[in-house]
Amino acid sequence: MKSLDKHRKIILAATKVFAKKGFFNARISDIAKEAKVADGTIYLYFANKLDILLSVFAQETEKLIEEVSTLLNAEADVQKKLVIFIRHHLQAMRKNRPLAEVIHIELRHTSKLIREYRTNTFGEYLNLIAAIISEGQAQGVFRADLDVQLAKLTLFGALDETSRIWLVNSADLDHAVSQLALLFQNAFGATKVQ
Amino acid sequence: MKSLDKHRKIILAATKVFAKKGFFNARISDIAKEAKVADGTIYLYFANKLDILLSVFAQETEKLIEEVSTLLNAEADVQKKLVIFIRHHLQAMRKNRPLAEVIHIELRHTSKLIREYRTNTFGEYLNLIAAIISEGQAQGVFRADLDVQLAKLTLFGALDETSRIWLVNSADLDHAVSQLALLFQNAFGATKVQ
DNA sequence: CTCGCTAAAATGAATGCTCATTCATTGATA
DNA sequence: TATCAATGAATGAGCATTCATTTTAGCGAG
Repeated sequence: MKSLDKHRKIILAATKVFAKKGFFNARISDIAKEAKVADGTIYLYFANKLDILLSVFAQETEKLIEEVSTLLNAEADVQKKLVIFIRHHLQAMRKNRPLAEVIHIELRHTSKLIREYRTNTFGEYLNLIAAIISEGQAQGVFRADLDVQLAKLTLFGALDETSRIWLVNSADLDHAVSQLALLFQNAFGATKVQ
Repeated sequence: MKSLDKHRKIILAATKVFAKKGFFNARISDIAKEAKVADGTIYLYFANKLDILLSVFAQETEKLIEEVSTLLNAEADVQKKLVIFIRHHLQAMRKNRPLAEVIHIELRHTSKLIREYRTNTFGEYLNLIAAIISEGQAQGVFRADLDVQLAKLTLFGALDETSRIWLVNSADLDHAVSQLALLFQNAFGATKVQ
């Protein structure tokens, strides 16, 4: 039987290889080698090269959503939720550099394709941010005149750029979290944080 | 004589083609066709495909730097400088969508290469932001406890993500500028903006 | 002004290499 | 023994780059 295990092994290998070489420079044979299977075997589990990339995303993004949702649901304070999201994203990108590279690079490159192919799991992830902001507004903790969609993009962009630079130049996570938290609590907040 | 004009024509064509298809999916023959020259002609002006991409960047980034520097130098108020940078970046990305796509997509893909190849013109562009923040701190307008490097990335990330989404879904520029200005004035500012 | 000559620029078909994908064969399992 | 997974060599399409040939431009002599 086609094993789930092998499916996962290929995804894991692909994540590594895509991160290292980028989608277009990655060879199927590289992935096969990394996964310790034959080239042809990959085509028993995936339709083609792009399908592998999309599977890597879908799976990893779902994991991100699950993890951070759990953390967010366990917290009532909306300011703290903001910090939790920031920390979790940066931490996840740092913990899984290959994934981070794939998100940074390939999310861009293939976002059009992804948009067309499947319902956009990544959009769901971004909407977790929107939910936090809306909740804060409802409670009067965040300013009412924020455009939630723009604010959401702003925060994600900031996190993404910050984590992108880290891939080159590893820095202090806690420092970054507290700086970003400070910035966005003041950016979003109805009152000033010192 | 090899004409400067033709050099520019090829860069212009390449910008369009890269934007539409991405670096790896762009064919030299596509660029040649768009520029109305023969495939071989391109190799009289550029060493290879990557060299074309790098030239596109270098040229366009320099233009960005020049334009915004002029605007910034004409303004004394540091809060207004912040707004000027925000507006100019978004405006530039909107005005020149092909360039914007190239920056969004290819900056990521090839940033490693770029870092190695030439002195990083793009870093210079980012440092314009850093300069604004530092100036604001020196004047007591921005909080002294900001990490300038992180703040710089945060703002650029926000701008980049915002403009990226626009490529798909065109929205109101002034609205975005005022929202981002509000967010970052409060994020950076020593006192709250209402 | 115009012909001949030269050198540089432009051309685009041909080359040759790089892979994604396929599929005939082999191996494993029950 | 039958079925299904796995293999990896072979295929063939795609495309960056080259280069033999053609075109253009500049210039001096008649």
